[in-house]
Amino acid sequence: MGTNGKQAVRTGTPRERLEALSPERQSKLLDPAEAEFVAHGFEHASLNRILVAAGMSKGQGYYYFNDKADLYRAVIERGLRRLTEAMAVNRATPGTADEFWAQVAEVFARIAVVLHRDEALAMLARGIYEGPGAQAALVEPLGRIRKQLDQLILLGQSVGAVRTDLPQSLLAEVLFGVAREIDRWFAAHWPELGEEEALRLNEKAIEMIVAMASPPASD
Amino acid sequence: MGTNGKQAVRTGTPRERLEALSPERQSKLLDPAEAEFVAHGFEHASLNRILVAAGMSKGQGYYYFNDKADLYRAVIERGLRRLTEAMAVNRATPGTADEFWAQVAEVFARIAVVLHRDEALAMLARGIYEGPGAQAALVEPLGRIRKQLDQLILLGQSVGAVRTDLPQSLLAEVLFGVAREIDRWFAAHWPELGEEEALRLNEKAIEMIVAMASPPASD
DNA sequence: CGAGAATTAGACTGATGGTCTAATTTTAAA
DNA sequence: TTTAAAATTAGACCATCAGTCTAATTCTCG
Repeated sequence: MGTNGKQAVRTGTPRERLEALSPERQSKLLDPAEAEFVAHGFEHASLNRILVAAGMSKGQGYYYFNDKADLYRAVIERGLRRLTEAMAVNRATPGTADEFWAQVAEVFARIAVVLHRDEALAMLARGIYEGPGAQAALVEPLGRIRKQLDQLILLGQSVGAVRTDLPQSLLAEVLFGVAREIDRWFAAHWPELGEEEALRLNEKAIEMIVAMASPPASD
Repeated sequence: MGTNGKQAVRTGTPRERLEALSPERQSKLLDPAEAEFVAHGFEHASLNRILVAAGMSKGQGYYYFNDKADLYRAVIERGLRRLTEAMAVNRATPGTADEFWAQVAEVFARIAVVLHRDEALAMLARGIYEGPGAQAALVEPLGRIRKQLDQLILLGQSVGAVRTDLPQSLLAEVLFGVAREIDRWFAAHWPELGEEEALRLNEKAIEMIVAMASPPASD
């Protein structure tokens, strides 16, 4: 006990300190971190290696992030910012089911292009399904994506493009899973795919999604 | 150099030694291993804890498996054996698309029942999508499952139930992903689901799969 | 009984992520 | 300019990890 009167008053959280840093100094840490996570995934990335590559000491590192997961989240968030910036477009709200699906297809294609241009971002995006350690770090950023997907589904339902006979969460998760699986397949088979072939298959894949998500014939 | 003349002649591989053990002695190792993997997943499971729980020394353990992944594979294979035993039924080969889909639905339901009765097996099955470490251990057992799925798709195509306008692997992976996502959703929402509701949703879910996998209208 | 093989014990290694204290540098008031 | 407090940094240290290695023990069978 005794007179203290100060109780840790003025320090911020590590993350706040990191975000307060100049962009260059942030990059000094986040660039090597991103490289390491991209190369090894979350679980097998070595924090020690990251710190060495960044030219930082343990104490310095932990002054700017809470733990490995926190650093991972910082990397993911930066990547996500890159993605959303690359995709920022004003879209007219669709009036018909066809318009809706056309927009969805366009968004899909756009994401594919961005991921194709930014290898590291693609790896990060794919690494989204890692172990529970990484998952925990991603609840917040993933939550934002999920919210957008939920809104998209709602929009689709409002123009009669998307079925309404299933719980939102079931539909969303299945659709998300399909999209991810398709992306994964294309990534794996990219080399052996001709330009036209890839385009054709992409259309077919979207057809599948439409078939799944459209209201069932009997209504 | 020098005279050697013996070159490791007679010992078998660790896995052979493990399989040569009596079922009780195998269980003495595999039961705690399964519990640990189920509780923590592959990456975070502690080999040391497993060995302590099994009452084994380091040397003893590594005498019966090559490494952590090898032990994991042994656990998975035992679980897979449990699953296939619980599902062994002679099914008539379907003649029509409807019969085909009815059989698929029946298999789905059966798997769901088995996984529901065997919590540990369910966790193992869900853990199939772990990091690359676990993945590597599972190429062989997963390969077998994939083969069966491929055959199922082929069968469906032969009776006109499944579309043939997509690469086999793309179709298989997307379908596998959907099935897994559906299973995951049901597992997560099981408590709040009434019996009838669950049944109704399950039917709907299979409807989605049928919609996806059926040949597109225009042919 | 005894030799050689099969099996087991557990100390040891080089990593890992994370904690902690002490030193240093920066800031700002006097 | 001096000085005390706060912000920042360095790196030793910890428990734990998967995996290796040698020496001891137990088993088998001639």
